[in-house]
Amino acid sequence: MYNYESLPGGFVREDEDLDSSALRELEEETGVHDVYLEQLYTFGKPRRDPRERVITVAYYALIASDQLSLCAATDAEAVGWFGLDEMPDLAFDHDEIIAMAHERLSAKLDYSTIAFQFMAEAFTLSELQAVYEIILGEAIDKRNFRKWILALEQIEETGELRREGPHRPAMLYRVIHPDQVDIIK
Amino acid sequence: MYNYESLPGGFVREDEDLDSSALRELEEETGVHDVYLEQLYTFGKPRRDPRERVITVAYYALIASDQLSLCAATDAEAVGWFGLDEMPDLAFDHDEIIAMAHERLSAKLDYSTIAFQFMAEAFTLSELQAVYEIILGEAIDKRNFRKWILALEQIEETGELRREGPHRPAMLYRVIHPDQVDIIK
DNA sequence: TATGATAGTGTAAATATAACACTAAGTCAA
DNA sequence: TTGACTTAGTGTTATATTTACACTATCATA
Repeated sequence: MYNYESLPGGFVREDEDLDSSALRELEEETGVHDVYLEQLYTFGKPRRDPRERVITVAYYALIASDQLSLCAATDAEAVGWFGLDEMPDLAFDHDEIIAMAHERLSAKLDYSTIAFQFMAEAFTLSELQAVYEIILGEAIDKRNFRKWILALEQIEETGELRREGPHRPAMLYRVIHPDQVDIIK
Repeated sequence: MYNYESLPGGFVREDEDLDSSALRELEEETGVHDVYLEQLYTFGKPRRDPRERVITVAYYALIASDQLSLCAATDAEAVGWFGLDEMPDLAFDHDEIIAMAHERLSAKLDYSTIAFQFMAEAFTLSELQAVYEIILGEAIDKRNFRKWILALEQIEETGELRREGPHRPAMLYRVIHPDQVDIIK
């Protein structure tokens, strides 16, 4: 009867924090772990799930681009990654949750270092710029982007190069404080 | 046994939206209505209330400065207004909720027109500046503030003056779109 | 060795922000 | 009536930030 895809989720246990619960459900249903997790919003309209009253404390997680493997849990449907522009129909108000997460993330790009959560341990400035461009949905001037991101003094050269493809190799960078998301400016 | 002050709040009803519930509890316990309401964060640590598991979807409300009268509900303790610097000891993690609301509000002053929610229908620029200074906890240059706030084109002169006290009367302003909070810049 | 692909770099103009001090209009008291 | 006090109101200049913009470098491959 309800034939839509859902976001990963489940019920909070009696003796469990909300953050832990989100991490647990995510890992149980997708195998994904080692993520940046942030509470997004709590959705509680009375009939958002027509079967019963459900109040959802929604979280979003960001994961480094080299950690994308998924494994469906035994009791879960197939899992998969979907681009924002290729989302299947979602159950309940899950599309609203996605929209809000996207909005939150776009806003945070401007005033925090949250984008680094998507990066592998070493990355090129072009890759980092692509993260910004994809999330913001607009092109960014390459020189201005580099000037800006380097001025933050949050990333540094690794000294290595990535040689890949028929073109000039790119310098690799690393995040100086990989485990924190800072407010900038 | 628990002798601390609490924030207004209560349980969500079976057929009630979270926003409506927050508004209802606020009015029931304080008589306050006609507020700007925004969901803040959901607090769910297992023993934050030592009596039983309570997950709190916290909201904050802003109210115009000429609407500050309070009436205690029959079943509620005495209610009162408290400055941030004169807060009594609060129950559970309610101090954390206050701190987060203050933080959120400070941040929003910079990129939204949320401050107008505190203003009466007509107000002076000095009053508006005081709102910013109190919330941000720092002095603002008067000329720069006026230049900035007027450039937003979100307020306009009413044409009236407020004559009050032994000094030059102040021009009165009104908010052009009083029922919306805009993102600026 | 020419082609095609991505990496990498600097400068100048425009805009935004920050610093800063005096005059205006009222009340009140001497 | 005038001098003292109080808050309202106003512009300019320096600094910092943001934007616009085009060419060279290095590699693989044909």
